[in-house]
Amino acid sequence: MEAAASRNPLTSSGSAAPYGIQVVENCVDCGARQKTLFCRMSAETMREMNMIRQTALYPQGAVLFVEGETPRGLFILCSGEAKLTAGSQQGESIILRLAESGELLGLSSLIAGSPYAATAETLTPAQVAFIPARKFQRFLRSHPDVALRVAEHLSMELHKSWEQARLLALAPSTRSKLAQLLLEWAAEHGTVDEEGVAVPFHMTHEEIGRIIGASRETVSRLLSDFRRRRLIRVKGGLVHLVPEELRAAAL
Amino acid sequence: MEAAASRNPLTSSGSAAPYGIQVVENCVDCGARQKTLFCRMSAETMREMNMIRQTALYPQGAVLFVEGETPRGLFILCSGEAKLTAGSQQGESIILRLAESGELLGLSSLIAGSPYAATAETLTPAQVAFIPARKFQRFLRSHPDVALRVAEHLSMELHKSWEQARLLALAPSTRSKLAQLLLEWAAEHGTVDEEGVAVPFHMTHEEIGRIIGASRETVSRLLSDFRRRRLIRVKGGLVHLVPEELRAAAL
DNA sequence: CGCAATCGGTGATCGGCATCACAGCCTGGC
DNA sequence: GCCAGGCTGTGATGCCGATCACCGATTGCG
Repeated sequence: MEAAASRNPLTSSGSAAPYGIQVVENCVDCGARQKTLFCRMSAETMREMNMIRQTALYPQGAVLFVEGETPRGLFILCSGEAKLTAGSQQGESIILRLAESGELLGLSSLIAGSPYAATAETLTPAQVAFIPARKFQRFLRSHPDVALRVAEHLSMELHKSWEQARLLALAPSTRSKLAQLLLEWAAEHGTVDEEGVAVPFHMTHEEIGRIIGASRETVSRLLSDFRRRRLIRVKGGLVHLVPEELRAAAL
Repeated sequence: MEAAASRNPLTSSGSAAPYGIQVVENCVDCGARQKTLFCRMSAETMREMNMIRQTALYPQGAVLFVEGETPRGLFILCSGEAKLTAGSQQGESIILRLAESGELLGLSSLIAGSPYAATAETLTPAQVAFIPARKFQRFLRSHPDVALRVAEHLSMELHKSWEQARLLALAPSTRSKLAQLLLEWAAEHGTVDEEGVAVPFHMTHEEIGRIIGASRETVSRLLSDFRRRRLIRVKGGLVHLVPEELRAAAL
């Protein structure tokens, strides 16, 4: 996966899209604009930002930046998903946050002027816009409204971080943490169907373990148990569940 | 401790200071100005802020705001310490962050326009400046440079939050978490003396447990153990330790 | 002063979860 | 088609830390 970072990613030059993702040519008519704080700006400001950004496509598993690096710039996840991880010297790591399309990566390090505090890696093929540090800082200084958007985005990140801490520290058991994680995903990405809520599910048990602070085996066992107790049903890349049932059963 | 919140706190009107704390009359010559991001602003901006803030003194254990409330305004901890806690329905709670003089409380909720995500309570008698939400928002809009300071402060908070998550999730044992917490305090607040580093130490074992996610008994036992093994020495409100020794002994 | 409340220390017990170990599975690549 | 490598399921074992149960020490307050 380190190899992917050094590989020069293809630019979105309008030709055939590799990795089978949808290419967004222009920030102004980006579908993620509505959802993300950063993109709710005046058309004028958007156009200017369009000038200083450059877009690239990355495969799954590409490393955008590594913990400890001095910030090179701001990454905007136009499409796809990514994870932010922090590691210990012993080689273990935790997943601090999952980021979705429209989110900004590396923002806080750039603002604080400190090294990246986490490593960013794509979980799916992804289109990523990049703004070099210098240009971003100039952009920021000349557009006061952007600074406010930045503050809003940071607030959102902070809240998510606290939610995460709450999940980890306050849950009475690993079983409960896993259930809450599933419920959270269901609330955010689930689609309602005839048998409850369907949630896309493409992470490995190992990765889930590193989100909730549990071992791979424990995640396996708990999911088996949930399945046995009919709290969840797994089909293809989807998990089906009934939120109330799961919540009730898993404290 | 709820009583303290409703009790009308004395204003810093220049008379005798209650609770034995030092009163800072004016933000412009506040000692904390240098240390805190928020206060590094032009004299002009500072004066304006001085106009819209109001200062109050609180005793130890006073609750500034409660998780779930809609934000009333921004709190600035001029002197003293405070803790931010998040609770579960079952009545348990964790300490998300310790705040010191110069820090801002409630900032992210105010920016995001969402309810306070945590409860703020003073750990010592404290002087606290308050800026009502409305006035703060107006102030923010009319002073673009302040928005940047706000973003910087939020970045700092985010980094601390991640550090905390790292501490909680990556440490191999509770022993290690406690050791790291002590080392962190030593690095931030310690003063070097003949027998190593002296760290002020006024939290109860219960509270320490709620920072590192451990029970009161375990904290007691571990501290006893550290003492037996001569890794720390407790005298009055101080802990003496030699960072290298503790680090080496506690993995 | 004396009582109550909080804090700190320690033993005993017990269960949840990490760890080790290994065996089926799927997927992609040659 | 077949092998390799990553993912998943599950058993056995053992340990760390939560919990319960006390008691002594300290603090604060009437």
